[in-house]
Amino acid sequence: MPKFGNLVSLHEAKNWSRNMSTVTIKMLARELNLAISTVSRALMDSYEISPETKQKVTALAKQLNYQPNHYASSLRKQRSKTIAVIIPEISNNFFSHVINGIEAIAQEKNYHVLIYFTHENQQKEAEVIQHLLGGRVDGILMSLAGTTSSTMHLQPIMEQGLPIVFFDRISDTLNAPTVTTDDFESARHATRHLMDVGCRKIAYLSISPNLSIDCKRMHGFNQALQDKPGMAHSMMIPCSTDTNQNFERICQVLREEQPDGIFASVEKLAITSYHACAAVGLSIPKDVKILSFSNLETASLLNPSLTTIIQPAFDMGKSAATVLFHMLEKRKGRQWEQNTVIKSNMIIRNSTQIAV
Amino acid sequence: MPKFGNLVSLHEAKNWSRNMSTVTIKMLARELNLAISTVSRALMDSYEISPETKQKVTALAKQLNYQPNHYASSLRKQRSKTIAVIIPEISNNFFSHVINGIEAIAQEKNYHVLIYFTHENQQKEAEVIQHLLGGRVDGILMSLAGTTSSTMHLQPIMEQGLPIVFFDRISDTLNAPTVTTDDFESARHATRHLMDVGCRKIAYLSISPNLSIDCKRMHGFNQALQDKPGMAHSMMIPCSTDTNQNFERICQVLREEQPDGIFASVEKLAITSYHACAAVGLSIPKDVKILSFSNLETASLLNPSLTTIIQPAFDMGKSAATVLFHMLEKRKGRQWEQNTVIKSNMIIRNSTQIAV
DNA sequence: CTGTTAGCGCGTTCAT
DNA sequence: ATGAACGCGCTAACAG
Repeated sequence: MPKFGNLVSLHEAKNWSRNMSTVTIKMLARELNLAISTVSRALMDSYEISPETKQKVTALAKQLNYQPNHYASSLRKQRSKTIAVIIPEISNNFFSHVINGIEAIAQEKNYHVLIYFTHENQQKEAEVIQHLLGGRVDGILMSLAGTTSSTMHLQPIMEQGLPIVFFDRISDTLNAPTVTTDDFESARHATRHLMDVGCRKIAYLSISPNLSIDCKRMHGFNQALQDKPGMAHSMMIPCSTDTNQNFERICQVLREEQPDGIFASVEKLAITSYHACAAVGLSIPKDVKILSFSNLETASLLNPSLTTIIQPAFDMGKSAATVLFHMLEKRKGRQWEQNTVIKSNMIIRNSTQIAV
Repeated sequence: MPKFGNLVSLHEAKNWSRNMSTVTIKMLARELNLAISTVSRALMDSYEISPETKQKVTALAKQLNYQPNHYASSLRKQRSKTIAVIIPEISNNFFSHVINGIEAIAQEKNYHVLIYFTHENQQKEAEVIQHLLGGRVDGILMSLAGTTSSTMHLQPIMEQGLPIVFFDRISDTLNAPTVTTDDFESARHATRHLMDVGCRKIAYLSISPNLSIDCKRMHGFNQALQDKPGMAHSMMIPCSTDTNQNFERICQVLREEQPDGIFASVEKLAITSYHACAAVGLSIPKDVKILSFSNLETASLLNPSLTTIIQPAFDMGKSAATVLFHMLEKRKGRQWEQNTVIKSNMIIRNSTQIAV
């Protein structure tokens, strides 16, 4: 597939002294007849270096386009100014926005971001964690994989004292800061809304019973039904990460059970439902009303077909990162704050603009 | 906003010898009465270490949960098994998929991925590049910022010989491998389609004349109009990265110029157009037909309102990464292949299923 | 104010 | 088959 040419451009040596090897403080020191440490301190603008020397050093550094070696510095200082973000997948629009939020804060703090996808696979999740244990990052931001039931593989992190913040898909058995939205309350609220607009037979599409968000949303869903007993029937439809399979399953349910409402636990299932309705020949929202958590962009496209609970994904990313940096900065020895829980405000949005 | 508790769990020392400090080969060596170098070699499965010693070393390493220090090893080996991805923004759905593709290949090659957003800002772009010059990554995958007109800030990379591959938003003045889709041909083809279904006055929404994709698409657009002279009028509407501003601009155009077709250079502008039509009271595709490059997911939601050219974003990510790794592996000294151009096949999709 | 020294943790020479 | 020693590039303690 790739087609290679072989034009190798031969640039002339321009600004550097000898060959094109990368320039180090050692070279600067030699060039200026200074000690290595002096150059180092000059570059970090230490108070104990004379203005003239600083001037000379920074001038030469700029001229030679000196760039500090991040690996050497991280090794020496034992901190890397780098955090890791571990998420199930990014094709899910929700996580795109979260990452955006995280990166915004990281950029502000001059931190770097390593990104890892688990593809909803616990095995992969464990591998990534294992690698990160080697001191590669100062902290971790994480959202659990859908198949993750046990949290054994996270124990080393807790024991080693590596700062970690969970967001969205959290673990209740782990004693670590978490950032989530109020899934229970907004699911309850939105389900009530579905009933208010006439739904009497609602199908709940579950993505995975191992996911905290799924459980809480289902819980809120059930609570809403119990709040008004006898008002509506419910059905639990177990789905998976296999979209094609979900599609078939949903079509089948639509035909055989004929629900007039669908509560999709995650956005992807809502979109699949959207297509399933079209395939079966049902019109939205006339025949079937679909409810889901989703982001603003997708919601705007689907509106008014869907009752959408908009997740403040960008803000959640920012919040999670903020908590993590708080831990990093306050860290003394091996202790830091735990049990931080931020419940972001929910924005609920649909054709009739309900608010929570 | 954050609410902190202070439960600090005190875990007992379990498997390690002394305190909970991270375990190094030095400790393993001391524990086993071996030289550091022996342990090092045993862990990398060197042929000159006896099976018994290897056995003992790996056993203890596993027991103490030893993890090599990535920074030390990178410093020593002068390569980091890490690549950087520099993109304008990720909220743009297109880049989400690209990253997914990149990460898939990186994971396969056991590489790590640092991610940087330029937020369409050339200044930021330059800063990131500058940092990366310090030997932090083995290679770079990059898509240029919309405001980037000059490529001066990329010169040091070329001079230093840091492997880099551009994708999607490339620079024509830079002598580096690129991966793009065939923007000219597919834009031409799709525009022809617009005319075939009856459009006679088409507005082209330009995102930035500095962007290669914008130019090529506009070029293809114009070519299609020239192919059938007198068939349709065209209008050039300059847009920006400010969505609100774009919205107003498009509404104004819709009212005053009343085009019956819109060619949006990027997905975001298509969505904005979609909303603008709704605001002005025009129905899609009856009154106005919108054409755009977009990803499958968004396209599926907007179908059949939009004539969509689906970009193989995931594949583009994979291709770009593949080319980069090719460079990394073949690298000897400071030379490698240049001018690699992969033109991914385009998939064109809309209500009437046209193919290119 | 500046220089000397001593590592950070790992891989690689050179000896044995 | 194993050990001793050195250095990747940088920071920090300790002199002077």
